Amino acid sequence: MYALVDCNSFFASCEQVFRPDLRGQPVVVLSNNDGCIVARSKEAKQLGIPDLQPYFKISDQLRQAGVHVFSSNYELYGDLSTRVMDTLKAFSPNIEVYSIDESFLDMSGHALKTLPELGRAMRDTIYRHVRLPVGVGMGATKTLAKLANHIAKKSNKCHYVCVIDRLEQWHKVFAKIPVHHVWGIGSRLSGRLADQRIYSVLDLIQQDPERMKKHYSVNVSRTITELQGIPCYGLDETPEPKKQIISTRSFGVKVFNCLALEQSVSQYASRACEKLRKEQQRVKTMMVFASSSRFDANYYTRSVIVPLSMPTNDSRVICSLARKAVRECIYKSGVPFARAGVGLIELYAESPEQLDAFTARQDERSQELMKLVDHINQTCGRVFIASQGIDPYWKMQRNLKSPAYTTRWPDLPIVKV
DNA sequence: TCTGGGGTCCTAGGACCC
DNA sequence: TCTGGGGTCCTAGGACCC
Repeated sequence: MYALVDCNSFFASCEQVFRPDLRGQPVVVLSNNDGCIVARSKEAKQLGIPDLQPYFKISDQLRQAGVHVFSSNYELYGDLSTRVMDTLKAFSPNIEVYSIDESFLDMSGHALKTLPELGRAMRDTIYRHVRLPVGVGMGATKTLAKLANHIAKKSNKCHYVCVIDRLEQWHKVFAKIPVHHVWGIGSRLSGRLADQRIYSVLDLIQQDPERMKKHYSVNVSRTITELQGIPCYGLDETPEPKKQIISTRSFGVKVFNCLALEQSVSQYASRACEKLRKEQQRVKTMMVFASSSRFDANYYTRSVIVPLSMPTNDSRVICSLARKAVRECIYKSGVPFARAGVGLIELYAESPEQLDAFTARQDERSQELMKLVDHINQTCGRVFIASQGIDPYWKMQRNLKSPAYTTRWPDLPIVKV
């Protein structure tokens, strides 16, 4: 059996952890640059506030309804996520952290009838340790555990814990769940499935995987097999190294100036390099891109592939090539740039180092320097490349951000007795 | 005025090989 | 009148996830 444990309205719940006055209140969290609504507390959902709605379109409505609005605060969410996952590790040695707010656990070894109780214990312990509410779903496959989690949150009878054991007993429930709630079935597929009169989970579970493989894809056939209780996916406990690293942001204001655009890609390149070194990888091919707003009538977008002469993770090399790409291939006078980014798209592990007779290697001094820079930035200060600029005017808006309660000394909450 | 930021995998088709 | 067959690698585009 697998368990899928998932935090309820994760970002919104995080905002309530150090603001108990907001529990039971409508709370929403915005995406970067205060763009769209990406999380809503239960009370906000009940007010009918839609997900992924642009904030500017409904900010008046939110104010009138007394909704508490927050910019995204990833320092806080990341730290609380780690605490939730650490708590979960006590319940199973085999755990796959699947996203910032959910994990799969291997529950084999526990008697079937003890599972509901175990689920409730997970939920209670996490709330006691971190003050975050979770839902727990269990099933014989990951897809069934996901489905059980969905039922756990929707059904009043479940109280946020649901175990799918004997499949036949669930057919009545499955008949009522639209097929797009199944993990792996998105909007396109559910549209195509509807053409074949497959609307509910029950409709899907009754299909023949082999036949569906021909009509759709191997993934759809695997999803059906998993729904039928036969596992196709195992637990990924040790995450594979990343295949690409992308860093991109929208600007707080439109950028018309080439130097500012260069500063921005310099910053994104630098951030991407930090991630790259943390992953102990090097990059051989990079992509640099920038564009005006997607909603512009004259949408302008450019991207350039930049091959590097040798695999490297030296921020100085990457930043300078990224800026050159902006200057020579991307910037165009008069274009109101709304976003830019850097993608590191062909990565190699630092070790074992793969060399050929004609490729130079990153020298020792460069590696030492990067190590030192990372160390300083992790412990006591901030070293950066001058071309990133200082406090740039185009940086993203986050006007409604809460304090980094758990990760910055000045933001530490004070308890008055 | 204002519309997020990451990722992965699969498939089809073309180029090329023997 | 009349197509060989089997394979790999790469890329673009599509679909999915959170």
